[in-house]
Amino acid sequence: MASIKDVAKMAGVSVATVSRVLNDKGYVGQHSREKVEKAIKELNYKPNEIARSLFKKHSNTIGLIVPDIMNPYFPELARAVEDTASKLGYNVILCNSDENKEKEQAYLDVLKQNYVNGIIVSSNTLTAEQIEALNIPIVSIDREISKGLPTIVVENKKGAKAATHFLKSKGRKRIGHIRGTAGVVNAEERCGGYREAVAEEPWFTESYIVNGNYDMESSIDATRELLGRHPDIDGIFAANDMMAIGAIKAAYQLGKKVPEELAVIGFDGIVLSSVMIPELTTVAQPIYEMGELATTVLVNLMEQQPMEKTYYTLEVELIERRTT
Amino acid sequence: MASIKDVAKMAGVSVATVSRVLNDKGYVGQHSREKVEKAIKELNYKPNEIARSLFKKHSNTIGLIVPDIMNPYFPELARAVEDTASKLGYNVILCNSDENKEKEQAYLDVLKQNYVNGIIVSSNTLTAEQIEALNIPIVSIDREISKGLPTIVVENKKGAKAATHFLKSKGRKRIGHIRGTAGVVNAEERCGGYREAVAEEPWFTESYIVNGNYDMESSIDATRELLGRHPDIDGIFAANDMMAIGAIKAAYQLGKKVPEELAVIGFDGIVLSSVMIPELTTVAQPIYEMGELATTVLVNLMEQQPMEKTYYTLEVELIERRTT
DNA sequence: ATTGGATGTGTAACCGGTTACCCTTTTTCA
DNA sequence: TGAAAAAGGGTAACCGGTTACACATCCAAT
Repeated sequence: MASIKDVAKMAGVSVATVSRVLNDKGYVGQHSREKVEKAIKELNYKPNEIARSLFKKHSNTIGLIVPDIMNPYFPELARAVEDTASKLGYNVILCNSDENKEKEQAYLDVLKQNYVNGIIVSSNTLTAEQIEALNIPIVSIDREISKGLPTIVVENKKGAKAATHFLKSKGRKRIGHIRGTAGVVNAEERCGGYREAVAEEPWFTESYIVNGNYDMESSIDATRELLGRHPDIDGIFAANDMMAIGAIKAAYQLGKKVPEELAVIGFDGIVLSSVMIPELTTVAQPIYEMGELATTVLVNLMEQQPMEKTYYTLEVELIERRTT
Repeated sequence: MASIKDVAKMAGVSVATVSRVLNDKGYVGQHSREKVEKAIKELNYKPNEIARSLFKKHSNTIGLIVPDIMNPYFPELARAVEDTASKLGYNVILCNSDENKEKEQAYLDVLKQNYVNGIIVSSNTLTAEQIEALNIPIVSIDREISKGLPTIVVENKKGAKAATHFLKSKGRKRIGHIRGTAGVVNAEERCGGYREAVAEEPWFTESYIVNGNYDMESSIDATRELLGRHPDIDGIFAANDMMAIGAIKAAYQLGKKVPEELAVIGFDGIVLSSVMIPELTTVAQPIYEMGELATTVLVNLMEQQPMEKTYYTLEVELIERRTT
């Protein structure tokens, strides 16, 4: 591969001049510029980003840490981040943390050692101190780590409340809730929204809430338990779409018709929800938009642009489909 | 951040010695080693990977180029690649090419400029010349680019044939095929397998094959057309799962019951196929395993390990579920 | 005519590691 | 006992860029 020295030699100038035309910075005479440009073309010269990074102390790369890219929420997010980053001239390093504290810290270290400019992270094990210690711009997405940190989340509580009210408006009399993973902030919030919506109902007791794990399997079991406890339940609000699917599977297993005997509404609006049969009614997050926003906020942070706002709570949209 | 010089100063040795203990290479006395290790711990020193990369001419990173991470086939692949790479000490840069020639070439250039050690790519627009010109280890996955290049694919033809035979064994008399994207090698192969399986059938004509685009929407239209042409079709082999889902949707729209009136079998075995309702019968690729294998092959290539084989054609598994 | 700012360009230090090379000391063994 | 080999460790060049600084030239304003 040709280096800047080769270009300089061919153009008959110094490396400094080549660097100047490369970066369009400093004074360069018309004549020199042309010679350099010609040499660059002739040698098909591409500057070495690693050498650049060493000097600049950052590598035009951003780290994306997600729990698991196989979780259907994240591919869309990853795509949005990569699209936006790419457009702005950054690469994306993908990291799967499995919500594991050690893995996360290890990735943070590796990313820092690789001089990433910034990090987008979806995590609930990370602490504000850990992040501040890193001293790299970070934006948190889908999950709030701390009020002070740049964050992109959605109206979890509001959406959950709307979902539950929607079930009521459809004439459902007994509505159960399958909670998300214990300890995850958005699971608390969604559960809170559900609670607010049913608080006044005479039939409501805590036993209408069961714990799921944000995945399908846990939800199948949870739903069977819930339906066993309360056979009169005719509506379920699941804290995410995968659990809503689990609920539907459980209903089928128990011989209950969806939506006739049991209406189900999910949360997230993953692609799967519109693809499955029957199509799932859900409270959709603007996932792509969130990824986009997270990336632009992060890049602004990295480039030290002045910003009026770094904490965004986005609106959520209830999409009615076939399961309600 | 502490640098190697700080460590050297604190330990009272030269940077060369620090480097030697870091890399466990060359002679280092017990006494020096201990002093250096103590200094490293005390300063929480982590070597700067970028500086290392500059000298080594590679960055312990591999590029992963996929058409679109939102396509449900790829998250599992990406996960396998990242897991394996991470285990072996490499980072993964994620690139979405949208099957676009220019984007792909641009990414290849960027990756090269970033001194990636190797690249895993799923593409059918790339040519062998392009890849050889790059002069970086590459393994192709899911799609063959050239016989000579390291490649991980599956028995497309065999699987397709098995799928079609399976439909026959279930008593289906007229079996249609929804082809994958024109020009994609595996679409040709799967179509070839179908052809072989139905070649002897008296009813078979080319009109039992329709073109899809490996996505759900194209398949809905294609299926409606196919079923319009041949209302007697009672079995469909779709060249991938997303198209199989489209076929099922189309069947529902037309009032046909699946599987009673129309059996549907897909190909790929994406997570979605087991999650949807009804669960999809499919010819499953060992996606995770493919990603794993691709990564280990690539790493062996990068590390110049001797290898007996770099072209793998993996077995495929027919999983019977509810749609047949 | 003088001077000071703008323009143009090269030299060399620097980013933070690795390692070739050299020198000294210790060990091994004929 | 002496020479060769092994062990230990420092100096400085190098990877491929960027940029501070020095120096030269040119032009406009005084």
